[in-house]
Formats: sequence, structure tokens, C-alpha cells
Amino acid sequence: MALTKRQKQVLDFIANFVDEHQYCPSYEEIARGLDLASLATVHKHISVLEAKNYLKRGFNQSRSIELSARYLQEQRRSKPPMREIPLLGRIAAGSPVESVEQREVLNFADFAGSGDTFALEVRGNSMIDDHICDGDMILLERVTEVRDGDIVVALIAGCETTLKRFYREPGDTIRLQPANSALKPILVPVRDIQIQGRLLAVLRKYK
Amino acid sequence: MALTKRQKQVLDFIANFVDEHQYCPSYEEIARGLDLASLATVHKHISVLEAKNYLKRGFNQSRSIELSARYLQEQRRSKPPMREIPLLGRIAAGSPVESVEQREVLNFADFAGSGDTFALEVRGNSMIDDHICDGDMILLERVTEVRDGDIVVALIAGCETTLKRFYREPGDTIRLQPANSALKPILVPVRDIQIQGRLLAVLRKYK
DNA sequence: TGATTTTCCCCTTTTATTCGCCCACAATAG
DNA sequence: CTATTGTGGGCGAATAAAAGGGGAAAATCA
Repeated sequence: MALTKRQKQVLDFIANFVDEHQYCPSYEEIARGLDLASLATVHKHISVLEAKNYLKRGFNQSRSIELSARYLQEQRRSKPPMREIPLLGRIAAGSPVESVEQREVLNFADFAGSGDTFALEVRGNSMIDDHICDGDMILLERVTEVRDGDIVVALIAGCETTLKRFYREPGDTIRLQPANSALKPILVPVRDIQIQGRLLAVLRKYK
Repeated sequence: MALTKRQKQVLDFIANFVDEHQYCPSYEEIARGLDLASLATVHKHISVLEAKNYLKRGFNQSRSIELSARYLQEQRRSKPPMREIPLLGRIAAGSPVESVEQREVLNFADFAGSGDTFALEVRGNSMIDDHICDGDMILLERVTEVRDGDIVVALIAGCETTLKRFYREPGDTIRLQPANSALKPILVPVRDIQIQGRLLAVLRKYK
């Protein structure tokens, strides 16, 4: 059973009152808070709210209103669908935390970009010198254009996929450069390579 | 039963209204919102939407429209909160993308944890050997307990803040170990140190 | 006994419903 | 090819009921 506008106002008022005072309001206090002249009106509202199961009360007991779990849940649910993390400042070794100018927040959209984004889990250490480690999650954006130096996921000759830095070389050749001194660059003709995505972000989770 | 264009507009308007106000609109409010001059028109739309089972209402009751579970589900599916990124598989240098078993998704909550989380931007390279770089964002959780080897943000002697690995040493001493061979560990009495947070995640954004 | 809650009867405002009529467009029967 | 019919969309006005509100007295706690 849905609430009317007024009924919701009454319910919200009671919720706020309880929140502030830690005890429930009398009809008089509700009437004053909502600018009502008659307690009968308050009583009517409370009655319909009880009928609609948004609160309970003891018969003829003063200050006995209790909000139902249902309402409290709806309140909570309407709030946190998205997660934002406050960005408090910058940290440098050996100096206090520099606070950020305004109250900034981080959210996933900051990393995911706007377009067609997907994720992969990194296996191996071929990009370790770029500080992309085994087990890291990477976010990639499907792109049509790549610039030299971009880190990309490339499909080579239709069967082998790899994460490397992308460079154009003379003679329609692409150099895929690992960031690991133990590994050698891969040179492939441009027609044998297909770019599946460009690196947007690295996400690493601890424990 | 499919909806016409106009019917969908009406339904979406109601859904948005409910979302914003937490109570359902009157026919008048719907009329205003959709720029209709007659309540009869609104009534007709509501009636067909009810017949097509996209919503319910109480006869002659004001503000009693309730969207059907069916519609709400469709909404949720078609409007992903943008916070979820499909995890397509794992990538290893030199082998095809291994696909992940189920259709997995990544979202921010996976990294942020559940408790009191905050973010800082890293300055400097004192943790470079742990592949935490200048400019990276780190997510931290306020904790009361720390285990040896955890990466923490520590406040030393009330004025200096730093990101280091945490180890207990004999004699009520803490060793804060940088991950940079050029830097030496810091040894401080346990009473001079205050742990501000434990590292949950590293987030790095490219361009 | 005093502070509250409940009830009864009345009023006003808001809201939903119904009825008749209009237009545009598409499909279809003649 | 034109006339007819059906359907979605829309307008205004009249009507009736629900929701909102009031005063005062009765009934209950505590």
C-alpha cells in the first residue's frame, strides 16, 4: 500500500523526531511540527499509517509509536545504490597528509570511462616494469584508434592474446613492447594484429 | 503485451516521480509532467497500463498507483548502475584469453570493502617495489588491528604521515618498511605511532 | 488529576472517474 | 482507389469519493 504525499510527510516527521530525541513524539508534538490544529487529524494519520503497516503503536499508550522495519528498510534502500569514496588528500612519504582542496570523491565511473568497457585479470609478469602485476584487474575500453605508447590488449594472428605497449614501426609493422627486461618485443605485420582494447585503469586488491 | 511509445513515456514518468518523491503522483501531477491538458487522458493511460499489467491501483484511491514488479525488474536490467564492468577473462602473455567460468562482474564495492573507507593519492615512490606508484589512488580502511606485513598509513609522532609495510619488532618497537631499496626502514616506539588505515586497493588511471 | 489518546460529527480540498466528443493514422472492405 | 472502421491519443466538464483538516467531548493511562 502506497503512501500519499501527506502521509509520507507525517511519517518522515516522526522518523526525524525519533532520530533527534531518541523517544517518540506525542500527538501534540506531531501536530505542532506539522502545523495542525487538531489532534484528531494526527490521530487519523497515525491510524492509516498503522493500517498500511508503516508503524505500530500500543492502544491508548502515550508515545508508543514504533516505525516498522519496512519503512526503515525503504529509507536505507533508496540511499546507497552507488558507492562513493571520499578522497581525503595526498600522501607522501615523510610529510603530513596534504589535504585536497575541495571535498572530492572517487567513484567507479572515474576509472571505467564512458564507453564500452570490460575487465580482464592479468596473468604473468610481462608488464611488471609498468607496475602491472600478476593478479591485477585491468579495465579496457574498446577503441578503433590507438596511439603509439598506449598499452593495449592485442590479438595476434587470430589466436594469441597479449597485453603490451603499442608502437608503429616502418614497413607496416607493429612492435608490441613488453615492460619486462627479460622479454623481447614482438614484431608483427599490421594485418596480423587486432586491437581488442586500450588500457584505462589498473585495479589491485589486497587480501 | 507491448507498450506504445506514449504509454512507455507515461510509465517512465511515474517511475521517475516515485523515485524522486517516494510517493506516487496524482493524475494532475502526471498531466503537468507530460504536458497534458485533461485528466481524462491520464486516466485512460493509467487504465491501459493497468490492463497490460504494468501497474496496479486502488479504485478511487488517491495516489495509489504501484508499479508492477515486472516493470521494475526490466528497468533495473536495462539501466545498469554503470558501476558494474563485465569481467571477460584472464589474459596471459602469449596465450589466448582464458574465459572466466561464469559471467562475472566487477564493481566498486569489490575493492572498497564494507566499512569506513577513504582514499588518498600517492605521492612519491617509497612503495615502488610493491608496484604502488606516484599518482596512484589508494583505498584504505580504518582499522583497529593490523597484522605484520600489512601496508598501512601511519601517523608518526603526531605530525608525519607515511605509507609503509607494518612489522612488530622486539621491545615495543614498530618497523615501517618502505618498498624501495633506496630507502631505509623506520623504527619507532609503538606509542609514537598511530595507524590511520590499512591498504585495501590500488587504483591507477591511464590518461 | 493532568497529560494523552480516542471517538464522533462536520467541513473543505484534492483526486479519481465518467461521459461525450475530437483528431490522426493505419488497415481493410467495397 | 476511395470509403469505412478501429485504435491510440487527446480535450473539457460534471460528479463522487477519498484525503485532509477542525472542535469538542469522552475515555484512558500514569
